[in-house]
Amino acid sequence: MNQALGLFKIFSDESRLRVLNILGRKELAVCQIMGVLGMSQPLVSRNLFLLTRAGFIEYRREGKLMYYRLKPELPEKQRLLVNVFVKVAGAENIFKKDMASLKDCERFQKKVGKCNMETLKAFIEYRQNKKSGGKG
Amino acid sequence: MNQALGLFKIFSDESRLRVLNILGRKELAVCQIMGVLGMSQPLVSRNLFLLTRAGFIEYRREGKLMYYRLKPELPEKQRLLVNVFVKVAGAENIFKKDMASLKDCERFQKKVGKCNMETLKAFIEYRQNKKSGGKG
DNA sequence: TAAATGAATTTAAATATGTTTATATGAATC
DNA sequence: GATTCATATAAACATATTTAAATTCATTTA
Repeated sequence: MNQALGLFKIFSDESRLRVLNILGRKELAVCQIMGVLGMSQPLVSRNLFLLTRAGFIEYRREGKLMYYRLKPELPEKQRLLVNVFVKVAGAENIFKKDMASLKDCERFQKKVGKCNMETLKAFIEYRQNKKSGGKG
Repeated sequence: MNQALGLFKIFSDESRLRVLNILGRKELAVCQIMGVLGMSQPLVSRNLFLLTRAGFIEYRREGKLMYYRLKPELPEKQRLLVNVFVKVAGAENIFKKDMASLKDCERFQKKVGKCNMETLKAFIEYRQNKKSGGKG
């Protein structure tokens, strides 16, 4: 498979686009991504792997957590594609919603003072309650 | 499915990219596309349909032939994506080869003076002989 | 070093997509 | 108007991709 096709394929899946979208805003640990996007851990891990292999993101370990972020110095082709992604998809609802969830999640974590699986699970529950019962 | 994802999916298939690539150079009839790319008729038609539906190309009928071309006035998002495609994939071998085939096909048709299925079939044979027997 | 935690990987199932084969449509020609 | 030619569409098939579940791996901490 040629490189260009491989790069385009990266963008042809919604889960991956959502991961890329929130990583565009800030560095995040796997468990945070799970929490914000409501995705299973293997799904998040797989998409992170594909995004890494394709040259869009990088990671570092901090204790038990793996933090991922957009590469600050993206290769030319990747940079062009990310720019187009922002322009073409940036305004769409699902991505805006995820951004809002990300902010929610940050606030929640700040309040709790932790970033671990337990906290994230609590956040997911908290969010579900908000949805079904709360007023926003 | 959101629009952006739909547009990216258009670019996630090699057959479609190849069709788009040669249409970027000039207007072509279905049978010409078949000849140049060596694809089956239903496959070409299907990809033309998808590219049309996604807003990248348009068509007109001329007698029995259907001519397709890049929309001269592409919608903004489509335009951005086509630009990126050119920058990201333009230099890759398969697309350059197809461009060369397109020129071959044009020369062949000019010599024969016709653009119909028979001519195109002859071109395909001619090209196969060139491949197996000729010296380039 | 054993237990616990977070993440990666493997596997298998479900789903989606691409491709071919067969058939239908629509225009031109006889 | 029957036939032929170019293209479109439908159905069937093959392949690839996504996804969740289970497992494994690596690191930390007790």
